[in-house]
Amino acid sequence: MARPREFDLEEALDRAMDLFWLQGYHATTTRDLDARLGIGHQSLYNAFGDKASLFQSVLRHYVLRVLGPRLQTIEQTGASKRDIVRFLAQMVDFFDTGPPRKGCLLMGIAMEQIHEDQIVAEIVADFLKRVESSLGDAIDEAVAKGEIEERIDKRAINNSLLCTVLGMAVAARSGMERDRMVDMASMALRPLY
Amino acid sequence: MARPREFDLEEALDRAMDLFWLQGYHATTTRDLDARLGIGHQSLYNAFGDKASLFQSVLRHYVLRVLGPRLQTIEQTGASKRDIVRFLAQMVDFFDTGPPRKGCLLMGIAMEQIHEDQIVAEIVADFLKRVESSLGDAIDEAVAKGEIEERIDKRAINNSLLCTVLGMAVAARSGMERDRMVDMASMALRPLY
DNA sequence: TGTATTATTGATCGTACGATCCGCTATAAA
DNA sequence: TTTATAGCGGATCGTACGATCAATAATACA
Repeated sequence: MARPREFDLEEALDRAMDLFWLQGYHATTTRDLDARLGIGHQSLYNAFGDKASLFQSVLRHYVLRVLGPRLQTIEQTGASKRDIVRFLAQMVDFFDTGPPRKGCLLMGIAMEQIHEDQIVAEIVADFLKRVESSLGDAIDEAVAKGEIEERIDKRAINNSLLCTVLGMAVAARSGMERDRMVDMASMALRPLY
Repeated sequence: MARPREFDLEEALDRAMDLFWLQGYHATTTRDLDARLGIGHQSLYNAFGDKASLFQSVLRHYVLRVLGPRLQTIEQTGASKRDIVRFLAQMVDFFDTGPPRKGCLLMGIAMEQIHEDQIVAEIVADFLKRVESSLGDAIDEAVAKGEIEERIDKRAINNSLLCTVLGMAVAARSGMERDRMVDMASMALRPLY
């Protein structure tokens, strides 16, 4: 029993995400956001609360709509060695964009806010746990299937793969060429063979 | 033939570095800097120019005083396999601080400014080239000494080691435990054995 | 149709930002 | 000493920031 919103929330989050992703949190003003979202200033506050809340919503949107689908490869039941390989390849594709190379919103932009906003810190930590958990399951499955030798250090491989994805994210934003990211991924995968 | 500065430039850069490193560029105000440096507002502008110039000076100071000494291990003439191993161990020690875990100023904070400030982008790119070059020399030397088999993919190992350092920097800022960073380092070193 | 509720629009708030001005001080060279 | 030069301290500049207000418009339900 009220006037309906005239813009789409998801699309607005998409656009806000693009801007934060490129410029960072503090460098993006609420009026930058108005312009990019094509809405009035008050509409932004009606829909998302204050700037910090909007950023948190953007991060959750990013995890749900951007990173989530990329994790599907290793999160599907029964995922194992082949899927870990595909996952890293997809990450390379994901980072090999632009210019501008934006890297990862969580690892490159949210990271700066991590000591300023507890909720941001939790979103980042939760996501890292999620990747670690999925990789762990896939590694276990690969061992169970006999695709990887049983005596490998599963924990170390897990941390190494995670480190590689994080490193690629940073490298990507700094403009690193695709073939060097491919090197990073393939070296990280060697312990699986 | 003028009044001498009453504070030490190096110490001032140290303190500005700490603040930018913890909070990020935009979140750190020029008055935050006044207070932290214990100097007047005008003195800050006299000594460092505007905020962007100060940040650039801080980044160069960081490379010179913080990262430079850590690179010595792999930059000394004749550095080879043993020094690469030591280098990664030192990086783990470097990141295993705090709390708060600040990660790497270049990879965690400057990275956000990389599309906003060309000079910052150059400082970051130059440093990455420097690490890559030093690692490359050390790998070549290790091969020449027969410490590493000749048929290894030197380029891939180089990129992998660099990726690992970048990944550890991000992981560190997000609060990752030391032993997991040790995993990352040791897995990256395995191709050398 | 009337009423409650929410969105939109445009103006505006108080503040904190980066930066500068200005009167004064301290030094080094002449 | 004098004079040129540069740092210091405090006040202040203009602006852009995040956020809110008030008036109006559009919907759902009674």
